[in-house]
Amino acid sequence: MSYVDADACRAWQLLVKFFFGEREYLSLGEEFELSPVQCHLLHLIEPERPLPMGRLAQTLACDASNVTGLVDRLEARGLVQRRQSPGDRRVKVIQLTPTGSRVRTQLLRRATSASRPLARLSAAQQRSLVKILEALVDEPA
Amino acid sequence: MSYVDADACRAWQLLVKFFFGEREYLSLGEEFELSPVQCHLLHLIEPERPLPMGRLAQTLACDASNVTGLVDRLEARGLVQRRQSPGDRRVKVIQLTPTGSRVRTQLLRRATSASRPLARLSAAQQRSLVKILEALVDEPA
DNA sequence: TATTGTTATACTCTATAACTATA
DNA sequence: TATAGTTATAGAGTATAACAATA
Repeated sequence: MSYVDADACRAWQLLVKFFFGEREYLSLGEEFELSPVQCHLLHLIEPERPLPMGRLAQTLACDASNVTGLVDRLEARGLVQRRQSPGDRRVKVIQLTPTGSRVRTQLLRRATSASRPLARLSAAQQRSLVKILEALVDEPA
Repeated sequence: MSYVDADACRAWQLLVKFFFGEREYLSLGEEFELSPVQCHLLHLIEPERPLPMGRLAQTLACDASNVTGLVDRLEARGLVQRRQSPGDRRVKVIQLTPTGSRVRTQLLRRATSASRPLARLSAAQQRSLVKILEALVDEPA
């Protein structure tokens, strides 16, 4: 590890710690009995904006067969629905059910609620963090 | 989502995206055929500083039985070793093998190497990010 | 009795390969 | 032929409960 990487290295370890340690991320969906990936999938589907399964596989960076199982379980619980895409009958789009939409809102609220670290950051720190993360994930506001 | 949470919410979604999307985190251990959790476990054990299994379970925020399996697989690959703790014979401490230590160094280097987003941040941004993350994970420098 | 780690079991997550239906 | 999604299969990650060894 050369000296120039010191901050990047430390940032990396802190990011990993944030996600894996302290149950910060892992416990998020606990009260809804949702796994981390299930939470992420729900986050990806905005209400009124269904997504094709292939797109989900791409964003989740996993195999398509995997998405089948994920959607199976979420659908069985009434949180999402498969629908035929009108344009291409091979494609299935996934949309939130009303229940799924409600759960998604609660999840987002919980992720950033007062008892959680993100909410304990100052407003300036939050803005600063957003800015840096946008550069990080290459997604300009 | 009330207006006061907007930045925290956005930060949260960006953090999730950073980890789950773009294969940023998931692909880290790929060339070593290590899963994300295996990478994390290796990061936790510093060379010359073995850790008790119970401590690993605590930090990984998972059940002890899970650590047994994780260590089994890493040990089978010659990356870590179980050792009896001298003080308490119920306790087993996990230490890196020389190979494990080498792999750990390479992992950390890869996580922050030039081709990766963290290294593309400016020095000021990196320092700022570290500071915020320290507040986030409640770990003062 | 309480604690550390293991074993048995079950379910989810994940990938690869073979398959179906559509394009 | 190529693509979207499913099914079959196998291995890894996860938790709960029962257990052995030690404290």
